[in-house]
Amino acid sequence: MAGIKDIAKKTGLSLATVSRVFNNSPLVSPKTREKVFKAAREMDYQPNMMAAALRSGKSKIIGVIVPEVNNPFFSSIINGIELQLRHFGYNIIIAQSHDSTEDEAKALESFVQLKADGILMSLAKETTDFSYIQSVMKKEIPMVFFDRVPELDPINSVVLNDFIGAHMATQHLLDQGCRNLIHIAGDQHLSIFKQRKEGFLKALKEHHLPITKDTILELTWDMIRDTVAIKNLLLRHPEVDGFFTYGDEGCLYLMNVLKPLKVDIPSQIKLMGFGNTDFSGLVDPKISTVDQKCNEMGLLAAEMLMKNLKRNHIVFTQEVLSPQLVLRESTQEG
Amino acid sequence: MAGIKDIAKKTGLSLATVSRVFNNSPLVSPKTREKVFKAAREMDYQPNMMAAALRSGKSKIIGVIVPEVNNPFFSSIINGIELQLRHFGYNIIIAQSHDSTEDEAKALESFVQLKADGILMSLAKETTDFSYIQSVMKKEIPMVFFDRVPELDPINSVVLNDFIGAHMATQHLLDQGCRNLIHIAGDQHLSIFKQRKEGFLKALKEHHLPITKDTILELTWDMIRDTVAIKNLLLRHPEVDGFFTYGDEGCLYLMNVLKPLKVDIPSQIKLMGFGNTDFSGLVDPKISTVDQKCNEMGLLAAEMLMKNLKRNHIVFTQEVLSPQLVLRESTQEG
DNA sequence: TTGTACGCGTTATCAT
DNA sequence: ATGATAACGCGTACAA
Repeated sequence: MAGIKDIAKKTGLSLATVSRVFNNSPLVSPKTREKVFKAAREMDYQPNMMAAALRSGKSKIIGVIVPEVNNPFFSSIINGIELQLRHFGYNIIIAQSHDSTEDEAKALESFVQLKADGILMSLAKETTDFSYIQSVMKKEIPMVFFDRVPELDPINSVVLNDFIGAHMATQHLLDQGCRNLIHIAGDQHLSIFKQRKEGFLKALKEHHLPITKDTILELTWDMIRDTVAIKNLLLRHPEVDGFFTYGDEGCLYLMNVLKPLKVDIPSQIKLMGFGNTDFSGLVDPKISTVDQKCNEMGLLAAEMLMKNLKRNHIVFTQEVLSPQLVLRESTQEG
Repeated sequence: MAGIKDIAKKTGLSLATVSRVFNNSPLVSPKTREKVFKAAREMDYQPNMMAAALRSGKSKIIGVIVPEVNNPFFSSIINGIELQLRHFGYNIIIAQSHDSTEDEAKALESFVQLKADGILMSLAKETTDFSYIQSVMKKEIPMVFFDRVPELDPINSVVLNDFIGAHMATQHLLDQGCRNLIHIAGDQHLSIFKQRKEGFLKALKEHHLPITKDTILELTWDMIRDTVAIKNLLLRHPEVDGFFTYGDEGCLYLMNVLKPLKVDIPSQIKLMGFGNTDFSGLVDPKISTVDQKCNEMGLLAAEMLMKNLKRNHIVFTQEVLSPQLVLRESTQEG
């Protein structure tokens, strides 16, 4: 493999000059520059980033950790990140935590060893101890968290305002005439799901609507058990006229549970999801939901990281995105 | 940042010995080994992979190129790849081609510059000129292609037998009593979609069923135009009793087009998709489809690459996976 | 079993 | 505008 040494030999120039050419240094005459480029083309020269990284301390690598790449929300975010960072000449390396703190720590460690210039991550569900993360931050490696962020003080983060989103969703159901709502809650270990529940409850309280132990429900994802549970719930409370679920998957699942019970959506019961997952607009009835702006989130997180990479000191920013309602058939008649 | 030099100083050993410890060389006594590990822990030593890579020529980095990460099929494959490779201590770096040959070539180039130990990729739709790829293969970098593979002779590849899959799907529709089938075809630039069409046609021919210019249809994805087209088609051919679509998305889309036309699925018209996308089992009616084994594909591709990495010469293997029918409501009554 | 010394391909600091 | 040379942190042949 040809290196700058070979080019130097071929052109009769020194290593330093050749190196300067590839680093766009202004201190080279156009003639020599051309001469070097020509030789490089002829010899099919490819710079060795490993060597450059070792010498300069900049690897041009950004590490990204997500719970699962195989999850539309995260893959959309990765899409945004890849787009933005590759545009600036960075390579992105991906690791999955599978919601395990151990895997997360291992991935973080390998990023450190790879001398990643920066790290973007969304926490594993399990993670409650942030010491690994803090030790990485101490090494002055810029980090930006998205969606699932640790409770640390000086931090870079991009999150959705889940509370407001849930509140807007619930308010919409109320506007549509619902008065007896149920919330299907997500895993309460994650603050995003907690906030969605809180936003829901807030809206109910503002309207002085009763909140009972049946108001909040968690799915078991055992179709038979859930069907029985929902059926019993509706027998006890035939007045129920709407559900707000923590996510679109849960909403679609609920639709399937409701199907054999022969309730009409939206005339008898209205359904509201969260996430604006791609299938939500394709199923029947089309699901009303809350858009979480995953593309924007990825782009913003990448941008925030870039800002930190450009300076020599780290600046901390917290960005909170506003969700947006996407109203479709499951909450609106006609 | 502490390096082996610091550890050598602290322990009074030489650089070489310390290095040997971290490379699991058998030529170190257990006592010194422990002494080194202890010091490493105390100093929070992290090996510098860039330096190791430069010296050894092995970067422990695998490049992966897919058209879009934000596509359930590819993200599932990436999931499999990440799982497998990280397990062997490799880092995977991701690039998207967005089906552009130019982006693909750029990504490939940056992998070469990063000295990636191996490359896994699925071709961009556009790509017809394989010279970039061949020049990479000449550099003796192991490459494995999956799903969308170039027509080159000695090659590593993992693909699904789309032809057989389509044939099986069509046969199933015929078994269910269909005699007037339509195929909604995918982009014929891609061999996978071509093969699905061919498999469909083969099955029709085997049953001596007529093939007209209406037998194959392409979607415009303009809901209004497609609705009109399908409606006219059904008026001209009221005998149509089934559709086989190139993919699940197309199938779901078709279901939406069919909805206002008030045809019952599956009693009047049966629908068969391809892909076993996660939503296919969640919509109403649940879509019968063909599983493409994306997880297996990712795992196998990664495994094939690993085999090539373990030897010092490249071995070429072509693996063809057999698809599997997933029968659900859209083709079966009751 | 351990140590010495050189080189991997590049960038950075001087000097010219 | 260009050249000579020392690092960057690690791996390994060779010597001890």
